[in-house]
Amino acid sequence: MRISEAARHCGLSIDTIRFYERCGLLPPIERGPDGQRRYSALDVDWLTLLASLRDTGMPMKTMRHFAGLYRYGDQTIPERRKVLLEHAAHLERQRDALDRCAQILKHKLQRYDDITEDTQ
Amino acid sequence: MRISEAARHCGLSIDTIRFYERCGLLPPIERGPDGQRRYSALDVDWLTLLASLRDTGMPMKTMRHFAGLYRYGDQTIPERRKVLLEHAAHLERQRDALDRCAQILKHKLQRYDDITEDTQ
DNA sequence: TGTTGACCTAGAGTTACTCCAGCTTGGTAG
DNA sequence: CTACCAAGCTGGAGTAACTCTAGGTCAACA
Repeated sequence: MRISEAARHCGLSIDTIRFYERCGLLPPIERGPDGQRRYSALDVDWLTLLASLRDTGMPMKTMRHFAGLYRYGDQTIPERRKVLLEHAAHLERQRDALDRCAQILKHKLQRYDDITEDTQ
Repeated sequence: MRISEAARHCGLSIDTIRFYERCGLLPPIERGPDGQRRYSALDVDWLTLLASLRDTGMPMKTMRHFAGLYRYGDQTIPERRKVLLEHAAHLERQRDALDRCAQILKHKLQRYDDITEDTQ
């Protein structure tokens, strides 16, 4: 599959996919006879995982580390597990931030309602 | 209160607070006789709101717009409400992204467990 | 045959901080 | 009184993670 289709599937932009490749976040991507990139289903799975990690705030440095671990096979699974567990903890903190923000918005909106009612 | 205390209260860094001031996200901040910034309780409330909005991904452009609306009094409440409602919708989308990522991590971690058990 | 669309590379631009150099001020220890 | 330290100040450089642009190739279709 070509880059535009891969982008549609994983949710990253075409530019971001090429950028991630330059940064060493992707395995070597095959090229067709025309010199253009061809993405396998596995490549797209990996891109989708990366998209999910970056959407939830994993820094590229961590992603690069995580991507690097794959190159050394199953022996790096404990370390990979550690990275993902830490990110899972990060997800919880983000969820708290979301909840706090939702609370604040609720109060603000309530206050706007009160003010607008007063002036009617 | 001085900038370091304000930073502790709102959760933004000192640099970020000064940066937000330069960008016009803050009302005029009073200065003490020593020329240093003094933050009122209201200032800190506003900083805390900004911190919560940026932690949940509101772009500075939107924050600047939102901050600008305050300068024109209650007549801008409908627009301010619109901004906050849109951000509330954004929070939901973020929550979905968090959930999806948590699911993916769960599967990945499960797979690591399976592989590690196999090799024992 | 020519033009359209998808792809390519290298590099510049943008956003939102973050850090740094070099300065002033206020309080305290000798 | 002086020396020093912490906290603050400004202006500007540096960084992360994209995002966009210019200029070019190639395949396919009118």
